[in-house]
Amino acid sequence: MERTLEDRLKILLRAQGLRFTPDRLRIFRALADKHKPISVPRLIAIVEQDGVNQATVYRTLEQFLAVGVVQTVLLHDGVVGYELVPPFSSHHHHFICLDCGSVQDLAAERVDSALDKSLEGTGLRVITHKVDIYGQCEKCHAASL
Amino acid sequence: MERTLEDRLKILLRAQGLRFTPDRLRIFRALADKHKPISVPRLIAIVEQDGVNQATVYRTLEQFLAVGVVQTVLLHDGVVGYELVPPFSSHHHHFICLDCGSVQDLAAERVDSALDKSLEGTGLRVITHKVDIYGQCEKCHAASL
DNA sequence: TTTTTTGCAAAGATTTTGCACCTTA
DNA sequence: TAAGGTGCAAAATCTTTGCAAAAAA
Repeated sequence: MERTLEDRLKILLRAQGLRFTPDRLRIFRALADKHKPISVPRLIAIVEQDGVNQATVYRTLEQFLAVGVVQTVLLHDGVVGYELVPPFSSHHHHFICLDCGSVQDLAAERVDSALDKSLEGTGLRVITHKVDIYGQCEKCHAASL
Repeated sequence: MERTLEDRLKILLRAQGLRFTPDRLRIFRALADKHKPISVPRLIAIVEQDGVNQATVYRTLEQFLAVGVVQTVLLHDGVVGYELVPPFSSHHHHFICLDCGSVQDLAAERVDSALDKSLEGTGLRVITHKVDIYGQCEKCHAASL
């Protein structure tokens, strides 16, 4: 029998003394369906349709952040987005197109080991990292020729 | 005779059809003095003492972003900060302490070449990147023992 | 002088809060 | 039942905007 991501969420929340509620599940699902980082106002717009209150979204994101269900990322310049983190989503990095602002995921293996090694001997204890790479996506590159 | 950073700013702004004004210089200096990313409200609090208006700060940051004087970064989770970019500051990455939220600069050489290489053959045109590394700073590590 | 920038003050958007009521475990 | 969660509506913050006056080139 397999354990779903929603089971994991339930276990994780309870382990932290938090409750597994319908609203939290709705917010979790909205994030999972997206497969991309999403700003708070957009997330609110989505889950409001399921009857979730604004304030609940803010409070839930704060909790999800605290227990490591989500992380914040910078979308195109200046906007904060939220997205699920492992084990609720794959470990990845972002490629942000400077022309159109689109964000795409990059598989993380390519860069991770190099990064880890580069910090040996600094005295810092590395727990995780985010890598954002900026440039031109294929579509915008083609359009600019 | 040397060219100061403020000269460079003047040249860059004019090259873009923008003017080099006292307010812009004040905002630039506040960023340069900081040596760290800073949130907009904090920046406003600083330059307001020099008589710079709120709206001017927002408008100036937008311009600085557009012409490549500053970039946005994510401070401790969920807050957007602004900081100068090369050639107005050195190219670097951030180490963010998960315990105390402090942000420190990391010299970039260690990670850059590895990153660049890792994206060969993806079809993406890489222009720049941001790397944020999270963990425990030395002080917090010592305190947690 | 022409064009851009700024101040001001209002509008708009986002985020936080207190408290009574409801739900989970 | 006890601890935590939610809705509501107001307050606090943060950000954007229009327009007339001021400053830069």
